[in-house]
Amino acid sequence: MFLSKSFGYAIRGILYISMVQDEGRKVQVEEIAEKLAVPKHFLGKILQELVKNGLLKSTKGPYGGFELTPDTMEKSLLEIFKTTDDAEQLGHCELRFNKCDSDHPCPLHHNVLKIREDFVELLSKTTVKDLFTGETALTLDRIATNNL
Amino acid sequence: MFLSKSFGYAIRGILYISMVQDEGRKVQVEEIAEKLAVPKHFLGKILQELVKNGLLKSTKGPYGGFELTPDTMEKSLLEIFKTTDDAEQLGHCELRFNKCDSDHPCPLHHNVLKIREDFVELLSKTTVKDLFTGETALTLDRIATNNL
DNA sequence: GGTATAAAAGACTTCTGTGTCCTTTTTACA
DNA sequence: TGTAAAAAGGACACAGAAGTCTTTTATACC
Repeated sequence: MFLSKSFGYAIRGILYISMVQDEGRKVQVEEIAEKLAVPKHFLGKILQELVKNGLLKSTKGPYGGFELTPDTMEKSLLEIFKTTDDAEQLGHCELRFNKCDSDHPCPLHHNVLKIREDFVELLSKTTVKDLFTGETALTLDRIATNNL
Repeated sequence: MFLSKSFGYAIRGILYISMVQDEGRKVQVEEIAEKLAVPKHFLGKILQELVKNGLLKSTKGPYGGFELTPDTMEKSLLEIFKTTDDAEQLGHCELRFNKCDSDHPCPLHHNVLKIREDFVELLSKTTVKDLFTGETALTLDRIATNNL
């Protein structure tokens, strides 16, 4: 509806890495994909994009793999969204009018804008760390078995 | 983002028909597509679906075309949404967890639910007629030239 | 340096929403 | 009854997201 499949995979990938890399070990796509029951190569490309955008760190070769950067936990979901989804679309009129802005609003413009703002605010104010706190906090088991 | 291209075409098609059928004349896809600057055959299929779902009436043959039903103006955008989009998706977890409901919510579950409810409420409470009232009311010129 | 390991990169396929084209059906009217 | 006009229906093409496969690049260790 709002978010791409890639976004979900990205989030879950980051979450998995953060939960198993405690003893400093790096994690391979192979393992992540298997545990999350997600297509390996597709996930690989997504993680690759996250690395390009500074949300993860990767190392090639033996003992290589993916790991969090020092500030991955502080990143907002909006930053992840920007690497996996086309943020441009947030500006397009839902009724597909060419010109639709605050000066020439379509009948749904103001209402849609409000909902979008709520959505963007949710993504902005939620950090990766936040996903581990509160009553809906995640556990490794729930992420890995994809049985949340 | 939230709505398909088909939805926008459907809305605009209905709006165009409602604005030019005053003298009881029926309107042809040909004309609608041309005025809205949208693909003719594609629009045809969308209008066809609207007819199937009772949101429009159509007549074949000479002097045929599309026209509103007695209650088209009272229909909600949600009903149009249901013919053009996959309403099922409104139930899917944005983080793509298999099991995500009020008993086993993902960290975004409650927030996403709220936004979706707002969205569905907007579609539910807005009727076709509503698009013609208020300060953002549409005019034929703005719809037809797609220059809103 | 050679080899094994892992990410990166690129080509290709599949699926779905969008869009095009051609044929069939229905209907008004001469 | 024939013809033209219109929607309905079906087959196909295109584009972007999703997914698969193979090759290249980087690196640790012998």
